Amino acid sequence: MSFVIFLANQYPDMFSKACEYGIKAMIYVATQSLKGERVKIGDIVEKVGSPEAFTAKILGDLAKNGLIESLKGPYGGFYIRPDQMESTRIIQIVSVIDGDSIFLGCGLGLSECNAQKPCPMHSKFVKIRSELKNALESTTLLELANGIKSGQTILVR
Amino acid sequence: MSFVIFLANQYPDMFSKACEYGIKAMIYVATQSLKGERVKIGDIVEKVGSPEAFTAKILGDLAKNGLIESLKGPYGGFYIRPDQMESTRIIQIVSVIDGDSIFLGCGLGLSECNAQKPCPMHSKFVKIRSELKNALESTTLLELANGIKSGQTILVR
DNA sequence: TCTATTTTCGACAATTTTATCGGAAATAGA
DNA sequence: TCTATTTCCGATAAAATTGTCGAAAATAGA
Ligand code: FES
Ligand code: FES
Repeated sequence: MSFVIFLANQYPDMFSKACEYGIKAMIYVATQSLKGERVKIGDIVEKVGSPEAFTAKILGDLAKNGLIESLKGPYGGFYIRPDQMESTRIIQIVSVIDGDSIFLGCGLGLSECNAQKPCPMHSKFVKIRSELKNALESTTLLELANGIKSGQTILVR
Repeated sequence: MSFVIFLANQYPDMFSKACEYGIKAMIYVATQSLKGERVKIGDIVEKVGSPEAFTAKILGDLAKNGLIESLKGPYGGFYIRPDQMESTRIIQIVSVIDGDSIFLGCGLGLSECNAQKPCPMHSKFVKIRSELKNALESTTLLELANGIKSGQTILVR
């Protein structure tokens, strides 16, 4: 008889929570911006299922990096311009929040990923990592927002 | 003029540190086990570049799950049997330490990855995730140990 | 049996990530 | 100018991961 003892870590996901929240918030704001509407943080977190103050911070960071507009005061909120929506790629959101070690760094944590002196997993990782990078680079915010608008995809479960 | 503000998280790698250390330690122990030698934790962490007590804990967990043998006392240490070395796949190490959310979970953190009601990134992720799973499933510890033995790959930089 | 060695294990500490709070700053409208 | 609204931002707290310490348990050999 044998069974597995479980003691797995809790947050070893593809992206950090901050990054998941950031991507989903951006997508929701994009859908509303397509209708010309600014959205308040309270509305965003309701649709995305994320903590309010934390999400506000993340959107603030994305605003500093020019990926989203914000306006204070009544009738204020977050907004993504049409040109921003078309030009921003998901990889930009990920880079701001999580950095680029997931596409550039060594999968086994060597200080540098180097094909001349590779880690044992290098040849297995290189292709997957570049496909991930390519996927994030090639998909625009507009594309994902359209998926939500048409009801093909969802932001919360 | 425009520049990027950096505030990226610090540990959003493919695997957790614990998992990186675990994989590298297993590979090193495997190379020595090929020579019929048991290795002490002090030797392991020297070759892997990981913190001693932390690495010992991780190896203890892997031992509980039957992926490695340990023996206390003089001439004791860690050892991987030939049958273990051939049968254990990297995915088993990852599953014990990090769980399986990286190959099974939704990339945007929805409570479940569901093709009927997918998140906006689902179609982009499904292929990459399954390739990662496949890569980790198909590579054996023995294969990676041989890479180290022949000097083609390294464990520390 | 005694000693030296080495893993095991619980407690604890440090660091990072996640999350909350409260008030300042900005804005729109009255 | 005053008020209400909303983002911004620093301080702080909570939780998770990473890392350390010390002593118990097991083992080999004298
Ligand atoms: S050296 Fe490790 S992934 Fe390239
Ligand atoms: S539902 Fe998000 S990856 Fe499948």
